[in-house]
Amino acid sequence: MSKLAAIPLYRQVIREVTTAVDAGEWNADESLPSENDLARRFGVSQGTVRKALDVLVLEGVLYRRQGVGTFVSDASDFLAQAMFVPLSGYGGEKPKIEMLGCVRIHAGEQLAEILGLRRGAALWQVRRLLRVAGTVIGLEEMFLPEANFPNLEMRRIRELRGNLRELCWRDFGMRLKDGEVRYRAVPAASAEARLLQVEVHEPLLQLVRLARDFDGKPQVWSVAWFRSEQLAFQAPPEQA
Amino acid sequence: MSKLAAIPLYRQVIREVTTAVDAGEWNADESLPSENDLARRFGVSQGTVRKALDVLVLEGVLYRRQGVGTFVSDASDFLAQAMFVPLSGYGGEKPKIEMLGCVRIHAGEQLAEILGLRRGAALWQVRRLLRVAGTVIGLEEMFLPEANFPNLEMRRIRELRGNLRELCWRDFGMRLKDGEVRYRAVPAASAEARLLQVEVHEPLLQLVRLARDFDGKPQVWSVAWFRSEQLAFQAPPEQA
DNA sequence: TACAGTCTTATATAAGACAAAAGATACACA
DNA sequence: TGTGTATCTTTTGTCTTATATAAGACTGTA
Repeated sequence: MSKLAAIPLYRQVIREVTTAVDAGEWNADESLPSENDLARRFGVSQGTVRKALDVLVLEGVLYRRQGVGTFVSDASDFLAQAMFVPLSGYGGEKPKIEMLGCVRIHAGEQLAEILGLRRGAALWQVRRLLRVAGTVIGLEEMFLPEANFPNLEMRRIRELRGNLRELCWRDFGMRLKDGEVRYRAVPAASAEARLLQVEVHEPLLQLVRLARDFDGKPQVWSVAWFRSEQLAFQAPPEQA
Repeated sequence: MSKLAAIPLYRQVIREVTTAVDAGEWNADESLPSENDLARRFGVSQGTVRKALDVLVLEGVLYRRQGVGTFVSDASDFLAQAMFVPLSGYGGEKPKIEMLGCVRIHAGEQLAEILGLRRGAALWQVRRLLRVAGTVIGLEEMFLPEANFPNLEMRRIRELRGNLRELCWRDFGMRLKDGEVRYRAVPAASAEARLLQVEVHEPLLQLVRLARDFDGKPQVWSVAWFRSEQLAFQAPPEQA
C-alpha cells in the first residue's frame, strides 16, 4: 500500500477493494480473502482492513458472516430491491423487471440541465416494466448520457434481467449511488394509463430519482409510475 | 461498567449513553464529555467508547466534529425532518407542523391488530397539519396506545411544537425507531380534501408508518396525506 | 490591534492481542 | 457402519494502546 498520500490507510484499502470488486476479482456471493490475508496483501493490520470493510458493508457492497467470511453483495438496482406490500399485511414481494425498450434521443432543455449536459446531447431512453405476481404495477423511464454509456444495447440489458446498476458497474466501470428519491401522487396520463392498465386521471405514485456516480456527477435520471390501489411501495433499506 | 454480562462492552456503553441522553443529561446540541472522559467513567478504553458513539452517530442520535466534540442531535420526528422540494429544483424546505387535535378513542379491529392490542383498547388519535411557506400541504393522523402514553395532553404536544418523537422521549422515556415507510397514491376523500383544500378524488400522496420502540413493539401508527402538485416529498436521510 | 506561533483538548486512525462463532475433522462408541 | 461429540482451524468480532490530525484558545510580538 502506497504511503505517499496523506489519505488514511483504510480509505486506500476501501479504494483497492472496491476496484477489485468492480474488476470482478470475486463474484457475487463469493467470499473475499480473509481479513488477515487482505491485511498482508495491502501491508496493513487486520484492524485497518476491518475498518475499510465496515464501510463497504455499510454501503451494501459487501456482507459478512461471523466465523465464515466476507462476501460480495449482489448489486441489484433500486427498484429491483424495493418491496411491494399488500395494504393490510406484512412481508411483501420484490418486483420482476421487464425491459420495454431502449432508444436514442436528444436532450431537451430540462433533461440537459438535470444531467448537466449541453442541449441536444445524445441520450439513451430506457423503459422498464415492473410486475408483481404477474400483474403490471409499475413503469419506469430512465435517461442516460450516451457519452458515458456508449453502445448501450438492449441485449446486454436484457441479459442482466434489467439490472441496470449491475450493467453500469460491469460494462462501464461505473458505480452508482442512488440519489435522493422524491415521491408524488399524480393523475395518470394516457401513456401511463395504457401501459399500467388503469383509467386516465387515476392516482399514480410517482418516483423521481437522480443517480450519481461517486464523483457526484449526475448519470441516470429516472421517473417511475406505480399503481397503488392494492400494493404500497416500500423503499429498499439503506441506500448507500 | 459491569463486566458480568456476556454483552460486548461497546453495547453496554451504547446503552449507558443512550440512557443518559434520554435522561437529558446533555441537552440538544450540547457537547458530551470527551471520549476519554467517557472511557474513564465507564472503565473502558477510548476506542471502545468510540465504537459505541460510532453507532449512535450512525443512528443520528449524536453528531461529531473533529477536534471539537460530540453532540446530541436534535431529535425531531420523521415528518418534521422530511423535505418538500419544488418540482424542478434543488434544495427544498422543511415543513412547519401544527397540532390539530388529540382525542381519546377505542381501537377497532384493524388498529388493534396493527398495534398489537386487544380490541377496544384506549388509543390517542392525534392529528397534525403540515405547512410549507404558509400553505397547507399535508395532514397526518396518528394512533398511540393510551396504556403507554398516559395523560397525553394537547398542551404538552403543543409546547414541543408538534415534535411527537421528542415528547415520547422526554415525557415517556420511550425512544422510537422510525419503521419502514410505505407510499401510495390515493384519491382524496372528502375529509382530507377539505383540510388540504383540494378537490375530492384529486391524487394525494399517502404515507403509512409504524414506529416501534427499541424492543420492536409497535407504538405509533401513522397515516399521512400530502398534496404534491407543486412539491415532491423527500424522506429524511438515514432512518436509524 | 493584528498576526503568527504553540499549547491544549478533542476526535480520527492504526496496530496488535485476544475472544467468539461456525464449519470441518477426528474419534469414541453403539 | 453409522452417529454423536469433542476438538481443531479458520474466520469475523471485540478491546486496548499508541499515535496522528483538527480546531480553537492562548500568548507573545510587532
